[in-house]
Amino acid sequence: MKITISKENYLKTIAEAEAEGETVISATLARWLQITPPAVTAGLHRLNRDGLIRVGKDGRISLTKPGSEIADRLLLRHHLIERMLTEMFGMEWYKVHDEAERLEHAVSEDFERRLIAVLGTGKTCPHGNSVRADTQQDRRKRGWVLLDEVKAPGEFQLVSVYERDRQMMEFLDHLHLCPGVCFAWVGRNYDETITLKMKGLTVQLGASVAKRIWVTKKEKPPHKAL
Amino acid sequence: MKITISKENYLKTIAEAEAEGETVISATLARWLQITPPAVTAGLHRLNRDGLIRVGKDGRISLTKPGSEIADRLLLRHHLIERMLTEMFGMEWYKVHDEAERLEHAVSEDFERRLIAVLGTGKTCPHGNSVRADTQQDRRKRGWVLLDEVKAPGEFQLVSVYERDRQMMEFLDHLHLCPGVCFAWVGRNYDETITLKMKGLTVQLGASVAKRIWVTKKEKPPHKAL
DNA sequence: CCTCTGAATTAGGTATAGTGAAGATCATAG
DNA sequence: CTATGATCTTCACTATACCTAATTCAGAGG
Repeated sequence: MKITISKENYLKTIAEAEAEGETVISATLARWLQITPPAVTAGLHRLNRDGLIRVGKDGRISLTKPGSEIADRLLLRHHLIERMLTEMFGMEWYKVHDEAERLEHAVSEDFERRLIAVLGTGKTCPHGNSVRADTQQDRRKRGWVLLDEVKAPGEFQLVSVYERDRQMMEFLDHLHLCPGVCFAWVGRNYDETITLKMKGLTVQLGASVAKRIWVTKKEKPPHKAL
Repeated sequence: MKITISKENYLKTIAEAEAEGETVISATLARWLQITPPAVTAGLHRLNRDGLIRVGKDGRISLTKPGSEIADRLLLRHHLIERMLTEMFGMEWYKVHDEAERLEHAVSEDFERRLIAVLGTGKTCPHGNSVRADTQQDRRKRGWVLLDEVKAPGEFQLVSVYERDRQMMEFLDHLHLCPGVCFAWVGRNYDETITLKMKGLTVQLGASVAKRIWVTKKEKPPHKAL
């Protein structure tokens, strides 16, 4: 049995799609991995043969113990590499995902240990996610909501962004909407956009993007800070 | 035309073997890359088709401009990754080569620039080599000699070790013979070994290893330092 | 009941990247 | 002048990992 970069990507994507609340079937993987359905069928055969996944009678795909160990390791390394790139090299937050996507496959156990020793495992990655890929539930338990779900005006902080869409992240960065930033939710407009007010500028944000941004309510607007 | 990790490894190995003073023919690459001759034949065909190498009538292989650009880029990234691993993460000098060997293929232009910004390009890698893969000539010009060539007793400093043999490096490390260390060359023995004296211990070193170690003569033994 | 859709597979094809076995070429040592 | 060894290639094969085109299959709607 030989593990390859391709197989690693299947396993990681299964874990990620599951955490994101998607039904993990062949078609889901084809979409996430940007390959055709026949390629997925063949790929899943190889993974199944190697005992890394299970395929239910209904077509649902799940990871076996060895499979999810590999996936977890990759998610951890991805997280650590992203943090290394921002915290130690000052790379822009919207660039690190793509870079980590390649580097994660080349990180040894040894390097992983040293990354943890230097960076720790406490902080979140530059997109606001913690070490373990958070499920939707995990986030809700923390009191986070999708920006798209906000109903009443108030002060909010942007806590996490869907990190698999480079173009969206660059778009947000241009609007100064990066993880950590605070803003006021003003209202929802007729064209499905949302109006946000940040210091110095007002932004109309489309619904497709608002569905991919997690925010948390700020109890007190920090107006006393002076 | 698509560049792959395998192709990158061919190109880098051609550049390295050339710098090491080897005649770069198909058999050399089979030995360096640890693959069979037929695999090399096929690989060279692909590289030739892509305009990355030239094959002379005598079988000598050389890099074209695009080919050597890729090779140089890999050598630079290899060097930078090695230095990152030792200087920023404290990884042992004999481990970093293998790690860099995988990571170098996943480093982007952007990350490369940031590595240079943080580490600079002045220092040598943990095995004592500079950014550009030094040729034997480059080293001799600097006044370096192979430990195996030393004829007269004196104080020497270990300046560079052949970095593609992990086992040898670990062996040397056990003897406290790591790059930078100073020692006295005592003499050459009947069994082709060389006797070295370092503070606290005397070592008999075999010829095969001595041929892979570069040293430089210390003009004055540093006995005044106190 | 039949059709349309989405999901999955089969069939057939490509490129990469390796293997082992066997043969061709060629210089040189005996 | 032959024999040997090194070098290189061709051939046949394997596995991974993708593709397109066509087919199967199940469930939902008319």
